[in-house]
Amino acid sequence: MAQKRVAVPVYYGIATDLRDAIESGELSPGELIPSEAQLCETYGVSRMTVRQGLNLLSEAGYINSVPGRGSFVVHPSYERVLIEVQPTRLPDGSLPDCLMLEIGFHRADSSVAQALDIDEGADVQVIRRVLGANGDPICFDRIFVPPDWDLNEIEEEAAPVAQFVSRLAEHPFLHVKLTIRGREAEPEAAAHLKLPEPPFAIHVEQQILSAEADPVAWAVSVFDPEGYRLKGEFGPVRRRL
Amino acid sequence: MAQKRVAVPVYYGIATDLRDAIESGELSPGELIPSEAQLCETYGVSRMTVRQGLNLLSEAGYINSVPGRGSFVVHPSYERVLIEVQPTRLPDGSLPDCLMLEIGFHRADSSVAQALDIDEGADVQVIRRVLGANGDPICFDRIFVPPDWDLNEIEEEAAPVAQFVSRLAEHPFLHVKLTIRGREAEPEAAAHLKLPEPPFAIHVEQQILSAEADPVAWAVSVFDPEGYRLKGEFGPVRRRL
DNA sequence: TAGTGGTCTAGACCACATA
DNA sequence: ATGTGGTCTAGACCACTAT
Repeated sequence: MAQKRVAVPVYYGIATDLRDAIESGELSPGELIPSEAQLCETYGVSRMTVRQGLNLLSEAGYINSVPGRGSFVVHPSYERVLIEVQPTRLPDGSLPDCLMLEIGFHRADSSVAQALDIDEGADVQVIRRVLGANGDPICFDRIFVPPDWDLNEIEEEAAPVAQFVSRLAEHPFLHVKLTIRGREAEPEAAAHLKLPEPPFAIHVEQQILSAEADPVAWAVSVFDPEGYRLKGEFGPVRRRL
Repeated sequence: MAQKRVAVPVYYGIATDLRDAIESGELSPGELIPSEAQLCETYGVSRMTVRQGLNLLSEAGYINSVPGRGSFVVHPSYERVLIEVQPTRLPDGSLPDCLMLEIGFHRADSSVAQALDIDEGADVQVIRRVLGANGDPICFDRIFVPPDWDLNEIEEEAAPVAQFVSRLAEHPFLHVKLTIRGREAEPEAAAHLKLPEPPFAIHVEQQILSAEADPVAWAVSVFDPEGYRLKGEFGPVRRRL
């Protein structure tokens, strides 16, 4: 009735009003927010409009709706964090530079064989590269992919590992399991990154899986801990379909 | 019309059908998916039902809708990752154990003063603790909070830093900026974690901000890189309201 | 001008929870 | 029995894009 087009949608206003009430402490975690019927009356809108607003709140992790009971303010979860694994843009807006060391065939050692679920000694293709910012090397990584992939069509050499693999894969929608470790870098990595002694570095290991959960690629990225920091913000769990 | 209640909702079926078409390569990134009107006809449902399905796909990061043009399959982004900063549950289901070393007042040194935007030498409260798994210490951290907070009402001693602070804060909906670094641990941390020489460790620094973006707490967690690994999965960017 | 997605209405039936 | 959220209908007007 009183909705202004061009301005913010009504449902968005409902969501932000409730968000503000939650963040200000007017509504505390565990409490019920007003029912959908009440909100319809308060705002003078239909139920679908109210539900659209509540959907935003729910997506953003503020409320949890329970059939037959109502919508509760959620205790915020701070267990999971969204981080950037690798900058596609440097702080000044430029792209990281990439030095391609090798694109070729190797035989899988035991760790690669295990990660890719193949036999030890089987053929794999390896991409080795050094990524840097303004001439300073900050990341050395090796990406292992199946021997039958065509690596001539690489477009973005400096792309993050999973993005890189995703572009090469036949079906680009992949799933990634990632581990971040701190440990001593092997001599090759230490040399490329010019690490001081002892050459300690952050290691990001990525196992990349197809939609059918078969491993399709494996990568280890070694970061110079002085030149690069993983930064993140808190976010909710991905809504998996 | 032909919808079966009790079974999966129609809109969910629409979403998963399209998801499968996208993941199988039937629909490629950059392509348009069928229009809402077409999907209404295909599935014999109303437009709101179709839109509910498309909303799921959009939330999950598969499509991007553009007014006046249509809904496009998105190039999957692999720049950001969802990780667990600290396990609330250990692999065997048990809770981490917590050794409280200190809850008391200190004077802010320069790094704390900067992080909390207060004067150097001002009073801060400090919580120092060691978290462990099955008796093995894996994390040593220090949490700096304002001097006027009441720390007698701590419930979950072993909670992740931000969760810990969130419970203490007047308004529990906080924003967190986080940095992960690899560097040498200071002697105290090295001793608590029984790190070998050189005592290298993963450092997680968390600056916790109020809804008004004022810093309210600051924490540094030192992880034993052998005893703990940050693990993550890829997810979409948080929908911020 | 025709088609698209964005917003919104005013209903409806259902399963579920509470009292 | 009442109230809640979950699902769904059959329309509507709008702004935007492409032709």
